[in-house]
Amino acid sequence: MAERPDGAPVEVGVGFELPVLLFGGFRSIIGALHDELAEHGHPDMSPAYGYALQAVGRGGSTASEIGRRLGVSKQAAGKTVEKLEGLGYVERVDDPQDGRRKLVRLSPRGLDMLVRSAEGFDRLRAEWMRVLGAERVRAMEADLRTMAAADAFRLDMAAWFNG
Amino acid sequence: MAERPDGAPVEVGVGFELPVLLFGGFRSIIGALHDELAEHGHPDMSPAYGYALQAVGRGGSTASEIGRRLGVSKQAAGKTVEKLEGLGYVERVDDPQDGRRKLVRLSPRGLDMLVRSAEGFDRLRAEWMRVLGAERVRAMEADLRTMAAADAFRLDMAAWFNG
DNA sequence: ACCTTTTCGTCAATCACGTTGTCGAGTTTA
DNA sequence: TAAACTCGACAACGTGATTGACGAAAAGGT
Repeated sequence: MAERPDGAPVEVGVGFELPVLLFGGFRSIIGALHDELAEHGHPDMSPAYGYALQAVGRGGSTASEIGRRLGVSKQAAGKTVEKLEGLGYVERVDDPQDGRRKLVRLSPRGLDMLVRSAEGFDRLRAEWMRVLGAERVRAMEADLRTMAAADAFRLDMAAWFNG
Repeated sequence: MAERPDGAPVEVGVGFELPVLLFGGFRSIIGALHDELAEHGHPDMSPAYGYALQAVGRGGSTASEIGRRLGVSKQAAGKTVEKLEGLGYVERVDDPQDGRRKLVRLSPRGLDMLVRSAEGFDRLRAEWMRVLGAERVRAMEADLRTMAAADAFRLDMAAWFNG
């Protein structure tokens, strides 16, 4: 096998598999979660809407702030909030502290979605630990924390992908 | 810590980090690759176009086939091919064997992009191995191969995300 | 050989979702 | 108090997807 000056092995032609596997793992988890959500009262939830609801957060937020988190304009965020409101996941109320703002809050349905998601993620991680062993999963998480750039954890996935 | 009947540990409330980390790793690699590509003659390449070019493949393809691989309609694939043609990454020729088809082939520029991508992925994986150790990277890949559903490796990322 | 079905690529209308620019209302700051 | 900023809305527009329809070419069945 080829080697770099520092002795690290360089396997040629297989590097493309790593990102494919990382995204495959991500997609499997998100896909399984959404299958589960669809079976429990949330059939119209997509990964894109899931990200948006995460951007709203349990404490609520405003359209402008959601736009910043999602990497889109406040106008686009406002339209997304309208959709989520139409689907019953959020509700908007006037901010008594600030006459300009309208607070976007999770509705009971939206909160149910977030709670079910958290439970589902825990369940899926436990399943990975059952199959691979707890240490292997923790090692994977630790290694990814080491290698992933800090700015890779933003919620602006759709905006990022299309460049 | 909580336990499942089979003794596997269940850590509550941290499961959401696993998909975030997986996508973060993916995004870091793809981001670094595109930074590199931008510095070497491919500034207009986005992850979305990269996927499309991967769908074309070294052997060439047709618009309909590309559409199937990307999970979009043949009309949408045709427009994407037009864009890639305008950017100089592919060229279209009539199929002498089949009067209906127009073959989409990589141009020299497109091939250069694919070759640089493969080299870049190898380099990035070698960097991960230098930092984490070769065995840890191989373990991560093996574990992801075990857990990721076979149908998670499709190229229809954008279509999948928006549900 | 012939007719039917399928496939390929394109045209047109439409939709989903983002953008920029503008604006009035409300808040903050100099 | 006046100026500057922020919030959310409206309008116009661009991009990239959709469905539906079409002619041309290939493939299959009788």
